[in-house]
Amino acid sequence: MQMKTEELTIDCGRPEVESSSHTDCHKVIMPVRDALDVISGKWKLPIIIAVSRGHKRFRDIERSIPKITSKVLSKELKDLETHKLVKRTVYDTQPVTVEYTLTPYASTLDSVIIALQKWGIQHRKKILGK
Amino acid sequence: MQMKTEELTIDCGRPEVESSSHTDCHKVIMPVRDALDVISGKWKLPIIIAVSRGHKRFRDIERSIPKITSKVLSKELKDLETHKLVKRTVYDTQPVTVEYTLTPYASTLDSVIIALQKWGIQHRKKILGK
DNA sequence: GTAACCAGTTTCCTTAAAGTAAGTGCTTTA
DNA sequence: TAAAGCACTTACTTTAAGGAAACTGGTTAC
Repeated sequence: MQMKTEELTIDCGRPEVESSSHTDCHKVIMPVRDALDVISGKWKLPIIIAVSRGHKRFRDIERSIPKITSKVLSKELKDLETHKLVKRTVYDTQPVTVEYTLTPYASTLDSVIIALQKWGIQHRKKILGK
Repeated sequence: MQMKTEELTIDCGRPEVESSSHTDCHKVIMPVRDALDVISGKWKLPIIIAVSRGHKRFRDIERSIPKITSKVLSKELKDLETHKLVKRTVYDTQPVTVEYTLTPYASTLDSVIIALQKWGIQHRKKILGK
């Protein structure tokens, strides 16, 4: 997460026309950007989904996501770990075995993923015309 | 929307462990990425929120979003227009008056924005500890 | 003993997103 | 008539994300 999110704040002064029921811009946009920092990007959701399907090992995950490279996977897994969405477990075998699993916390993302999925489905229909 | 979304497909073969109730990867990830193509990025949501607050004119929107530049605003508004989220109306005054408003379709994004907002709020607490 | 697997890292390169700054053609205000 | 506002556009630069390929240091299988 980039901690410079504050500078993203929106003024929203003078909502001259129908200032009605809109909550304060900051309150909406700051968390939304925090969330997008975590899940936007090309690989984060694919990885979460792959891991949720039972792909636990590095090479296993890599193979399950076409076109991803080790470099990117490595970096994204670290990101997801710092966001507490993925857990990395090292087993003291010879050689070491590393396993990635989703944390219980990752399931809090379900509603976000479902909302995005639903919207994406109807949006594709809308833009492509049926 | 980038139409190369197909190449993003996930293999997800052999869900050897607990292949249980996970829906097909394609079905989840494709729409999610379609949605993210539209709403991710630094400025799309801030703009949507500013316009929803009643900022209709170009300079008005620009002033309500700190640090945005005319160039970026111009480009993003075009994007939002092609996605049918924003309507651009030109009034035949002297000089021309241009107004941007959200389309009714934009309100279909509400559930996405709310899900992101909620998740972002609790995530910030979680990561920053309290 | 060499090929292949594992879990990555390192280096170099391309592309895309975004920022900086200035300019355009028009009109209203002082 | 000079300054400022409107709705932008253009040209140039910086930054970040992502891709390609090779390489490390270990282990097991042939």
